[in-house]
Amino acid sequence: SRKRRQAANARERRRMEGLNKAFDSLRKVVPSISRRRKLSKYETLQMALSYIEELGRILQTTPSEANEKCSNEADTLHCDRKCNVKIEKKDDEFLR
DNA sequence: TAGGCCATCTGGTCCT
DNA sequence: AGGACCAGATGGCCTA
Repeated sequence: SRKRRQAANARERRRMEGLNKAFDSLRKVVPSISRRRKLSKYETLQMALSYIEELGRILQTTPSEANEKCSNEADTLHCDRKCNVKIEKKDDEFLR
């Protein structure tokens, strides 16, 4: 019936709302420095993937190597920069 | 104005 | 049976 459909629609809306909240949480922990537009869902997943991969790479290194890699602020931004190359390029084009 | 991104509706399928 | 999950269709909004 129409009532049932409307209820199903409402549930679906709530479900998507939960999904989008999860995306927002992910956006917060994923590096996206100097970004004026929020990451799209696709970009968020790509960013999370490359970020996890990068962190995994750091874990493979010895503590001293990892420590040296992130010893100053410029270096800690290294991983973020790497992940953001494509999107920043897009934003730079936007600037011109 | 075309393309990208998104929210919503919808019907089908799977799970409880 | 009824809810959760999913993917296709559709229309709106924004930007290059």
